[in-house]
Amino acid sequence: MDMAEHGVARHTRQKDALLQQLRACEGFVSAQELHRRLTDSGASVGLATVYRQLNSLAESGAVDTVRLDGQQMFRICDDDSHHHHLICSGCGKTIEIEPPDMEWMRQVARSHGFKINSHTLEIFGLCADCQNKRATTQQSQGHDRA
Amino acid sequence: MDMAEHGVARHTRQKDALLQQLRACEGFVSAQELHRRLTDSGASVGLATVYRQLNSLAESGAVDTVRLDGQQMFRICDDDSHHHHLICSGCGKTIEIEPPDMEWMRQVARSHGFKINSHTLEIFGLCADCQNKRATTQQSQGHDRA
DNA sequence: CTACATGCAAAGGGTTTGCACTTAT
DNA sequence: ATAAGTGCAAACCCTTTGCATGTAG
Repeated sequence: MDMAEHGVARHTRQKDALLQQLRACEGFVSAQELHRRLTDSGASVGLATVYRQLNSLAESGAVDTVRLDGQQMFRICDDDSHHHHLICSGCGKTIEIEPPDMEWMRQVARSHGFKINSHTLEIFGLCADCQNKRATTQQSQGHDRA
Repeated sequence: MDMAEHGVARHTRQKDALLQQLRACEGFVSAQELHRRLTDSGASVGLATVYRQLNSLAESGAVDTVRLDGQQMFRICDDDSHHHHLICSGCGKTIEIEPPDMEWMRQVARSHGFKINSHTLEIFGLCADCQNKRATTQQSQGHDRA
């Protein structure tokens, strides 16, 4: 990571534009997509800057990240975000879900001597809309078992 | 995907070597790593073939795949595999874990009109060994919340 | 002024693909 | 013989980085 490894964060036009655009996003966006939207909306920001900014935000915990398909997806991290999602492989729609109990997770980890750092729980599938549109489509990553 | 999109699968030296090497792996391996091991063990197989073979296996459900760091990891898919893992960020060690109950997952999906296609549950952290070796290290992907 | 932030373009790493060549069947 | 599978290298995509140039403080 670059960009003020230690110093104080600065206030820049690009950062504002990026955050604004990010907040306007419904679910997760890729860096590329965000850059495209920024460009389209007139506020030109370099691709490298988008990446640096997003990485910085992710590191500080200001955005959530999920790896989907082959790219990193980012999203503004609400405080009530639980990092668990229902993700539509068709349209990319994501729905926040709350698992009933994650206590067993800590127990399992402890029983194996692990110190939990982070966890992900992602459920991929097709939302109601996409089930109708594409009844006969399959994607590579992961096979049925759910 | 290439490689016999419709026809019957053929039996080749490369495929054998690859499967054998794959079975010899403890946990998940990347395509690159697997290719390296194949090369080292004398059975030279092209990198492209490794990728094609692995993708084919993944699609047919013969191997499990997980995306870790920035690359796809593959592992022979035992029938009793549950697709849930405890993964050490330090040494890459993975431990299969079994969650208590996944019924709620189906219910949540159904309540949102989703048709589940696949799901992942990965817990990242440091195993006992790595906790000792590297007491002061942090990694980017995802921030604490567990 | 000075350090942080940006932009550009080049480099990097993983993965896929086009195409000619092998080889199992 | 014929189509599946392979190898190589080039192409691709996403992401990171080096470096000169802006710019917030």
